[in-house]
Amino acid sequence: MAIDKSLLTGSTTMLILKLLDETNMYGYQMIEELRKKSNNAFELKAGTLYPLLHTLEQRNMLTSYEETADNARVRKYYSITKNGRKHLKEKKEEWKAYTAAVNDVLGGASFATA
Amino acid sequence: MAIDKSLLTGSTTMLILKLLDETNMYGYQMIEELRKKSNNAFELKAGTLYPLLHTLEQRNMLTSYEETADNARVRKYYSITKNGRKHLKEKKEEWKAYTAAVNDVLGGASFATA
DNA sequence: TTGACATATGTAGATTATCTATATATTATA
DNA sequence: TATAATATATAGATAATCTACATATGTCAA
Repeated sequence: MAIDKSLLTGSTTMLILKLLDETNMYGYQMIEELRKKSNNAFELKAGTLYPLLHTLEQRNMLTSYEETADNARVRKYYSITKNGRKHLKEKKEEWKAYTAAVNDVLGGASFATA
Repeated sequence: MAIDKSLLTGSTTMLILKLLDETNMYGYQMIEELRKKSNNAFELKAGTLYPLLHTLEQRNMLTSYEETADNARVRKYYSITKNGRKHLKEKKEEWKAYTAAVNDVLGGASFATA
């Protein structure tokens, strides 16, 4: 058994960590970025994201700091930690293994490349 | 919004339908086949599979019949219906769209082909 | 022959990820 | 000045999977 079952649902964590691996972001921005980068396929809900960010911070994968934007609005930025990068790397490998396994069942290489 | 959220967890249904699209099978056999075809990546639990088969039968995606094996053991075989094949086709398209979207976020073509 | 393990199906309850709904507050726009 | 967009947050509902348990037969080794 190699694949974490939570990958079945838990790809959101990986995607968030990937965004933060590129640059620091605040929550609302992540929702927008995820939507753009996936060509509108992902519309992550605020009610999903914010609790997840809190959990990831508690697990030492992220740190946060507040910053005031030009318009005086306060935003809470998140930054990925070394631990978070390690986790991201693991999750990416699991994702590859998982999709490969599904594609094997769906008809091997012929499906993946069809 | 194009992708069914249940795909995040719900790829099991698609895999079961795919197996039955090739040949009729009984539950225990599906667990074995799924494990073999995925190179041991998937170890579907009986407690997950049997209730799922019952649900799919209720939703008219499968039909079942009992058959006695050589060793006198009774097995419950499942057969995919026309409706089930239609559902499988839809799920496969969703799966492709979903993995493409994740791979886009993970770094586009360079990730998928790496 | 008996005990253990594999085969075979099944249900109940727990866990967990995500969603909807709601709340609050500020900024931009019509 | 009302409405929409921005921005963060929590509570409760939903759904998929898991663990644990139950039952029964077949096979094989000690």
